[in-house]
Amino acid sequence: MSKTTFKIATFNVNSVRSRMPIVLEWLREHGPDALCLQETKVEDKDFPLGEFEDAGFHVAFRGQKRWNGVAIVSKTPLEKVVFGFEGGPEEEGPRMISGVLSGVTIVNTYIPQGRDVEDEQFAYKVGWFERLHERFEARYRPEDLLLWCGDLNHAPEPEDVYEPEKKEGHVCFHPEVDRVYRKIMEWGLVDVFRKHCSEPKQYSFYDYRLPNGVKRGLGWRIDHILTTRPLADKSTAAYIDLEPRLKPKPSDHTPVVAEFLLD
DNA sequence: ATGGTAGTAGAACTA
Repeated sequence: MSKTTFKIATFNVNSVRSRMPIVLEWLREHGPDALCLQETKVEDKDFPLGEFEDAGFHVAFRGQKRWNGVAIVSKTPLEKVVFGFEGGPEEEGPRMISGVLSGVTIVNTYIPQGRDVEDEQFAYKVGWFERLHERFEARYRPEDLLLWCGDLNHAPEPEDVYEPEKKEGHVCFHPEVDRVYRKIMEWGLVDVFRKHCSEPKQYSFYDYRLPNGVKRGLGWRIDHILTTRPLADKSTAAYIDLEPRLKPKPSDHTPVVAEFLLD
């Protein structure tokens, strides 16, 4: 039986409408099976669906004004689409979309940044990771072909942050978050990017406020592609594509990509 | 040094 390639990427676009030139060019050049977006920052009625369809893609999306918003762009329609947590607070913003493509369950998340350790948003962030762990325990099995990706707003290792000794305790490099992150990983996930690339200073986010951040290496690896072991065994490549971050009018994040050979 | 920029807004918040 012949195998098929499956290419997927995660990209926090920081407003999908502002990023359409970069996103459409990236889709044309890479032709992924799926592109998971975060921070689309647009209500569903204003989502630029037609431009994606003209480029030959389907999109499942949910958003709101100003903040949050997630989408999965795909060559074939996303199956079994679910948004958010069941029974989550009514006022909770759209931060998660899941579905199935080519037999692979995809969970795309935009995890709360946390603002400040003293802010209630930080407890909300830790609780968000906890709820995600409960969801994995309840709905999925480590034996499934499952991929969790998105802006996790968490750097797992010192080599995933510039000047880690100074950033220790930052909401995106914090032991309390790391504890829950590891609990989810121990459920049965592999960092597919790290399976293929052990180099330090591989960053997916560069703050707008630090001039020439890419050139100076002032970034964070907080966008991730994590998969169950059976899917990780099928991965053939993973990398961070810095090109979109270096273009005019970039997002502050850049795509993380993984490729698989499926049965 | 606790700043800096960008997005959505149409002032101030979020990241």
